[in-house]
Amino acid sequence: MSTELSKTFDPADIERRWYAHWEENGLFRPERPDAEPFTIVNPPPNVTGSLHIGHALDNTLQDVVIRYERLRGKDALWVVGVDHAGIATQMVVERQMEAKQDKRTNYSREDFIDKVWEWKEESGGQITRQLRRLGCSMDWSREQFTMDPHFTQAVLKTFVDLYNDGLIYRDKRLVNWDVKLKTAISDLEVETTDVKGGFWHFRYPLADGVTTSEGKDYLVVATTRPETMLADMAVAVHPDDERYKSVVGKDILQPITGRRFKVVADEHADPELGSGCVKITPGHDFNDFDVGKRAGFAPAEMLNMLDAEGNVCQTADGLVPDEFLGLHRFKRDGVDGARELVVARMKELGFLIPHVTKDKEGNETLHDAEPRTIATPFGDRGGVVIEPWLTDQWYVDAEKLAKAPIEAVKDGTIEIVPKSWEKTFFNWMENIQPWCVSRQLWWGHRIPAWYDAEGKAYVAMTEEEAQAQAGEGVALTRDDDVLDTWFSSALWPFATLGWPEKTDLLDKHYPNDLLISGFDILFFWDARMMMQGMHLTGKAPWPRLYLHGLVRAADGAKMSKSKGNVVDPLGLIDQYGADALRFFMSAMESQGRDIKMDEKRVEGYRNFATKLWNATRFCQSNGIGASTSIAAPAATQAVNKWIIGEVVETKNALEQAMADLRFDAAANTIYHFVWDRFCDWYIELIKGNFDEETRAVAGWALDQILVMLHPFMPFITEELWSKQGDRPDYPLITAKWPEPQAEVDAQAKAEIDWLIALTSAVRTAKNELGIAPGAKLEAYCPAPSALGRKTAEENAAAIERLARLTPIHFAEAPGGAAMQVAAGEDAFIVPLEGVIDIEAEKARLTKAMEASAKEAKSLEGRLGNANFVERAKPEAVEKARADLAHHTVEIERLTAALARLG
RNA sequence: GGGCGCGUAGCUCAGUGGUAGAGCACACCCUUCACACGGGUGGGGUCGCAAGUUCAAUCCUUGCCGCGCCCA
Repeated sequence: MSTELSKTFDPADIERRWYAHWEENGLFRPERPDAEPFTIVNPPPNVTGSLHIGHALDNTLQDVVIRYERLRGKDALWVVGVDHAGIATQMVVERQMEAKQDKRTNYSREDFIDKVWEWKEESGGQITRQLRRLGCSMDWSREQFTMDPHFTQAVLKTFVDLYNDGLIYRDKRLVNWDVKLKTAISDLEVETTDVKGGFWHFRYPLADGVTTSEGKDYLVVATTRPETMLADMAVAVHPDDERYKSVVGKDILQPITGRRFKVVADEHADPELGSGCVKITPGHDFNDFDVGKRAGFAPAEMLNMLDAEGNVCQTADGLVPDEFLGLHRFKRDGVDGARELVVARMKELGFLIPHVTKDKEGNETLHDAEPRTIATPFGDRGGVVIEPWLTDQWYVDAEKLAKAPIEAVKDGTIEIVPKSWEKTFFNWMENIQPWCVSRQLWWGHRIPAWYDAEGKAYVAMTEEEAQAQAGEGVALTRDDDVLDTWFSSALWPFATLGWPEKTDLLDKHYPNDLLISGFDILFFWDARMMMQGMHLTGKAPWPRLYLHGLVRAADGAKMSKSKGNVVDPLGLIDQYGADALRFFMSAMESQGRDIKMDEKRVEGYRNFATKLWNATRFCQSNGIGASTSIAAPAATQAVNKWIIGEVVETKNALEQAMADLRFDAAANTIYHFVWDRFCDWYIELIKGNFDEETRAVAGWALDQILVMLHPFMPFITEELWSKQGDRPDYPLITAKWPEPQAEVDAQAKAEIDWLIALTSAVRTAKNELGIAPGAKLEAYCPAPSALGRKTAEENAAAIERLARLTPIHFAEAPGGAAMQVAAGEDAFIVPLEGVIDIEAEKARLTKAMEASAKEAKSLEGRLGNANFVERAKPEAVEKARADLAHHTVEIERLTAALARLG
C-alpha cells in the first residue's frame, strides 16, 4: 500500500521526523550480535566546536560508509564523542570570566575546573546536535567524552605504562612557549610565517687586549633578536675559519651586561654568512641550545632572561642591568621593549654597525638595522610569537613509538588512501622529535606524577601508589600540569570501546575497519593513534586510513573567520536540504584533491532529489508500490529485463567504487542511473503500459534505487521508502542491500539500446530540420534487421509516443523528399513531401557523412599500418575493425539517402 | 632548499596508452496529463608548453612555465 506523497518536497520536515525516528528506535546500531562487525571512530570534535564545512565533509564520508555497511548487513558501529580540547576550552571559560571582570586565578584549581564542567554541561557539545542535522548515524547511545572517568583511567594508565617502559621521561630543554597562553605547545602547533623584521650588526669587543689575525679587537655578530644578548653565553666561529682561529677560546666582554664568555669553535657558524661569527644564547634559541650543549653547558646552567609572559627577568648571574627588568621582549602595543632598549644602548656605546643605503644620487643614509624577512614562529591558537623557553617538561619518546607504525605502513598492514600521503607520513615519522606532552593548563588530564622535596618524581595511577613508592611520611606534591589533548585522543579507537579492560565490545570492534580524517590531522592525531595503538594493544588501530582534503571557498582560498569567507553548512542545509549537501560532498570527493565550494552544484543535487521525488509520485499514481522480493521479479518484456540489467550493473559499479573509496564515482554512478536511465528512459518507455509485470519490476527497481542512494541521501530515500509501502518494521536504514539474483540480458539490452538510438536520431533530425517535436510521422524501413523488426513490432506504442513514428512500414518508401534516420544497422526513411527543406536535409546528411568519412579514413590509416595490426593489442585491432565497418555502413546509408534527395 | 599535488569545454571537476566526458552556464525548441528545481536538441576543448619512449600519448619519461600545500 502506498501513501500519497505531498505535492512539494520539503526537506526540513522530512529531516526532523526521520532523524528523531531513527535515533529513538535505536536504528543507528540495531542488534546484530552475529553479524560481521564494521567499525569507524569519529575524529572527536572539540567540545567547544560548532559544525563547519570541514566537519560536514568528514562526517558525510563516514556516514556514507557506515550506512553502506549497515545496509550490507554488518554490525556497523560508528563511535562518536567529543574531545575536552584543553587549551580551547580553558580559553572559552576564561574569556567568559573576563567579560565579568573575573579571572581564573581568582579561583582554586578545583573550583575553576568545576566551572568548566558547568560550561560543558550547559553549552558544550553544540556540534553533536549539528551533526544530527547532517543525518549522521553515529551510535549516540555510547557517546564518549575524553574526560569521562573511564577514559581518564585509560589515559593515566597509558602515562604510567609508558613511563615504566621508559618511553616517557622528564627533561629540561627548550620548548615552544606561548607567552600569551603561558604554556608549552607542540611543534605541530607552531606556524611559521614570514614577517618583516630587522637584521642588526654589532661589534662584540674581545677582552684582555686580544686581536684577530686581521688585527681587530672585536668580532662582528649579527642578529634578528638583539634582546637575547642579555643572555648571551658565547660567540661561535667555524672551526676551519682561518680568520678567527687565533681567538677561539679567548673571551668576549659583552658591552651591556659586562658578562665575559668564550669564543667557541662550532660548525653551526657558517663562514659564508655575514662575518662568520654568531652570538650564542643557549637558553633562547634552538640552534644555540645545541651549540651550548656542545660547548659544555648543561641545560640547568643555561641563562634564562625571560619570564613566562616574555618579560625580561634577572639572569642567574645577576648581570642584566636593572633598567631592562620587567620590559617585554620587544615592542608591544606601541611601547618599546628590551629589543629597542638593547639597540639604543649598543648604539650609544658605539657598538652598533649601521646599515648603509644609497639613493639614486649616491647620498648615504644610515639605518640601525638591515630590513629582512624573517621566518617567525607563531602559536596557532594564541597568535603571538613563540618563545623558545628552557623548562622541565614531560616527553614521549616518539622515535621509538614511531617504528611499529612505519613498519605497518611499509608492509601494508595499514593502507593509506590516497597512497601519495605515504611519503609525507614516512618523512615525518622518520624524523620525529620527542613529543612534549605537558601543558601548563588546569583543564585536562592532570599528569599522574608526584614529587618529593628533592624533586624526584613518582609516577603512579593514584597518590596512594605514589606514596607507597616514595615511602611513609615523605611529603609529595602532584605535578601541576595536564597532558596534551592529543595524548588522550590517541587512545580513541580503543579506549572508547573499553580499553584497558577486556570488554566484548573491544574484542569485537578493535581494530576498527577504517579511519577517515582530513590530511591536516595526519600527524596530530592519525599518527599518534598508530603509535599508541600499536604500542598499547599490539595491533594497528585500523587497516585503512582515508585522508580527504580541505573544503575551500569558491575562489579556492582557504576558509577562515578572519577572511570572512566561511560557508556555514547549516545554512546550506536550510537552503537545499541535508541530502543535497551530503551528495555534493560525496560527488566532489575525488582522492587527493581539495573541494572548492560550488553552491550551484549543491543546488543541482537538490534538483536531483526533487527529480526522484517526482518520479516516485508518478510511479505511485500508476499503482507502482513497494517491492515484495529482494530478487528481481520475473520479467518477459524487454524493457523490464533491461532495467533489471541496469540495476545489476549499477550495483556492481557502486560496490566497486565503495571498495575503492571513490566517493565521487559512487555518487555519480547512482546519480546517472536514477536520472539518465530510470527517469529519462525506463519511466518514459513504460508509460501507458502499466501491466502487472511492469508494475512489479518498476516498484522493485525504484526500491533498489532507494537502497543504493540511501547512504548518500538518507532522508529523502527513507521518506519515499516509507511512502512506497506500509513497512513499519522494515525501515530503509536497516533494509537489505540489493541482491537482484539476475543477470544482464544482452538481447533486451540490445533492443532497448536500439529503441533509444532510434528515438534520439528522430529527435535530432526533427530539431535540425525545424520540424515540430510533436509531429507524428510515418516511416519506411525496407530491409529491417531481425533486431530492428522485432523491437519495432513489440514496442510500437513506445515508438509512437517517444519517437513519434507511426506507423512504421517494413517496405520500400515512396519516392520524393524524405529525411533519413538510423538506429543500429537500420535505416528509416521518413517521407516529408512538402514539409522539409531539402537543402537542409542534404546539409544535415552531408555533415554526418563527413564526420563518418573522417573517422573511417583515420581508422583505415591505422589498420593499413602493419605495425599497428601486428603490435597493437588484439582488442584494439578488433575494435578498430568494428568501428571501420560501422562507419562504412554509415557512409553507404548516407550516400543512398543523399541520392534519394537528388 | 626538500617533498607532495595541481594545470582537461566559460566555471567546478571526472577520465583512459588507441584520438575526450559530467554538472552548471550558454543557444534554440517545448505551457507533452511526475517533475520548468522540468523535457528535447545543440555549440564549445591544439587535454599548460617542449622534447622523448611507443605502431599509437591528454594519459608514461624528462625539462620548462604557472599555481597551491607541507616540511626545513
